[in-house]
Amino acid sequence: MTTTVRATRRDATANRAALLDAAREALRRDPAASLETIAAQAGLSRRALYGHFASREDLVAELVTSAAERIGAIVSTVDDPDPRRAIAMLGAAMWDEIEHIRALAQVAVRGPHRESVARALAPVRSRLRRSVDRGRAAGLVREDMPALRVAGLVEGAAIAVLDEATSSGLSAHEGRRLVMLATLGAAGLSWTEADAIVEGLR
Amino acid sequence: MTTTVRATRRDATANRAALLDAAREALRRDPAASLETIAAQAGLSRRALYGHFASREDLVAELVTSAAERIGAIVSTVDDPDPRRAIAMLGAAMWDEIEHIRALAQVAVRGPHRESVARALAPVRSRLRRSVDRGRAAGLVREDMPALRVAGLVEGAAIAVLDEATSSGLSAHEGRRLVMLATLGAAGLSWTEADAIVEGLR
DNA sequence: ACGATCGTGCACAGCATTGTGCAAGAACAG
DNA sequence: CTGTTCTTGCACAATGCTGTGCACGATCGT
Repeated sequence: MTTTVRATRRDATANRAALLDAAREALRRDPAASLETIAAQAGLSRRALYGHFASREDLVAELVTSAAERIGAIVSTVDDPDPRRAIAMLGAAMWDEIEHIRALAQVAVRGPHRESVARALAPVRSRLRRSVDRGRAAGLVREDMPALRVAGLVEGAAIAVLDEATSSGLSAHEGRRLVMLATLGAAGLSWTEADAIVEGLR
Repeated sequence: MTTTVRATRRDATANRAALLDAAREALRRDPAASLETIAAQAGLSRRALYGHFASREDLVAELVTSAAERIGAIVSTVDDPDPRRAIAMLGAAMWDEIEHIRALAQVAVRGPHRESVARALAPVRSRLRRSVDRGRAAGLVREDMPALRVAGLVEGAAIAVLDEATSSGLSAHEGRRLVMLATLGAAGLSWTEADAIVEGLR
């Protein structure tokens, strides 16, 4: 007897994607959102969710790993000989992934995902770290604190803008600009210098 | 028959304070920490907690209002004719309340306390807003975005440092300095300018 | 059109948490 | 010391969420 293998149904894959989208949105607002809430927002029943994900853990894990892949991809596209431009571009690239990053940040608050989220952001961190080092060597980035702390401030500034953006609706263009200005400010540039860098990237 | 009213027992008031401290710490790590966890960390049983607070809501509400009072108090002590110095001092004052503010920020993520937290931080916001306005009028603070957005960035920078500080242990002195530098950076000052301001406050 | 795949609605067990009642003992104020 | 206040431990109900089983109907691939 030959077992006939069919392709997955189109609506099924669409529903799976809808569930992931719904989870991203719901978990961004409330990291403890129930599966009922998520499924409803995706237009499905809670029971159907279990047809796609074995457990809540499974769902969240897939969100984290998919975000990790996207973030890893953006990092590889960003580079510039001028470390200041590199920092700004890194911020702008993060802006394009804001939905995913915000979801990550919310999920990270609670228990078992802290590590995987940290791993997901590791490539961004290391590249940022390199840009900061290069910037300091060239006298372009602040030297009044350890380099690692500068990188932390830059990262924090980016997250702060991403937060602001989600609460007070920012246009995509304004958001990009703001992230770049904020990260450069954290790196020690004056606002006029930061503006010049951002303008040069236009 | 005369009802004799006794003073509250010393250990009771101490335990009440211990519960609030424990709640602050526990909720900072996990906004959904159980009362069991909180009570245990305070060295009490969950049942005893209900002797001090009628409900979970009650406990959190008291945390929020007490933090609001402390924060209101610090705001009234901070002022300086130089808006840049005022911003830095505001940041430093927040550093002294870091434990309370961090707890607030965590609690604020979830549902019904968003408003009360916003009210608690309102005085800080308005004073910051004034300093930014004065700074812009004097050409000392960035003018490449609306004043309200500058204030948001400054606030975000402060929170970012407070976050960094709790994760990677910072000394009280380093923390104060870092908050001031980060807020001034968000306000548009270069790192050398920021250092000069902070040095002048020494 | 046929059959496999998918979604639905319900029922059910398990688990964690909140909030309350009560009896007995420990710690304290006066 | 005495009596009040506080804490403990247990039992209990109520609630909400997770995860699973099953029958039926809808939808899709071929």
